[in-house]
Amino acid sequence: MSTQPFCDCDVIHEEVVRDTRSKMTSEEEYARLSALFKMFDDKTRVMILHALEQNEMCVCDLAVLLGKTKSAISHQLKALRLANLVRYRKEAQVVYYSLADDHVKDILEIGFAHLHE
Amino acid sequence: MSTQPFCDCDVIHEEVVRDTRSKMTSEEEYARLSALFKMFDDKTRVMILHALEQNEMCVCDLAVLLGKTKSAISHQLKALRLANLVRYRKEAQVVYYSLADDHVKDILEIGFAHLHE
DNA sequence: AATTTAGTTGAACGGTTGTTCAACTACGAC
DNA sequence: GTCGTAGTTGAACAACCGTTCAACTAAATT
Repeated sequence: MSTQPFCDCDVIHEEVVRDTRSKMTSEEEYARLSALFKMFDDKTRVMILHALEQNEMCVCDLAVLLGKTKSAISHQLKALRLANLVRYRKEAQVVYYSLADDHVKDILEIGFAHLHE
Repeated sequence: MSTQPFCDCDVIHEEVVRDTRSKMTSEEEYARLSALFKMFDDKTRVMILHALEQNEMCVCDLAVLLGKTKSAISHQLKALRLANLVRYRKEAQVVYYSLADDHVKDILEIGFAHLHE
């Protein structure tokens, strides 16, 4: 939390602010959390993830499915790899991608649930 | 899904692509999904949401808590309002914000769970 | 009525980001 | 070895985004 906050206003409810602060975690944790959700904030990435939830696929498959170039897909897959959201296995010259774990599925599901409420 | 996709490569596994396509939804739905997660992709917004999960607060409270200006907080709250993630009630000149529903809580929780796995 | 405080708003700035392009590696086939 | 295909990569460009700043509204206080 901010220890030396510049602010252009008075604290209105000090008690509430203190209580809230005590229940929150570190800035670093929120940074990691937002970095995680950043992987879901782009239509292409969400579609890649939802596609990989259905089937393991190679870069070409995803490119055809989404109507994008291999390069565009590859760049996005790299981001997803660095975030540990997807795995890959290489077979000859073909690279097969799949979801790293069930968390991705859970996050997408809860997102869909919110849209359909 | 893309009906006339330009792509610089052949389909490697047509069967898999067809099956995947049949299990996916519309581009518009993925756009709405990514728009939802976009509200969680910024550290400031995530902190605002997690703070409001603890207590209802006014703009000033949030500004002091996060060490940001009222303006910065207000801009973010507007985005969260438009996404229907927060409610507000006005009491005299003070505007109190709170979470719109439990989905926000669920999304944050599943995100934290992923970080702590 | 004038002042102060809470909050909003639009423009502008700088930084980030998704896609494209071209060049590259790796592997298989001929 | 040469060629074709799958995939990666870095630079460059345009579009997007978060914060700041200044001006504004609304309500309470004096």
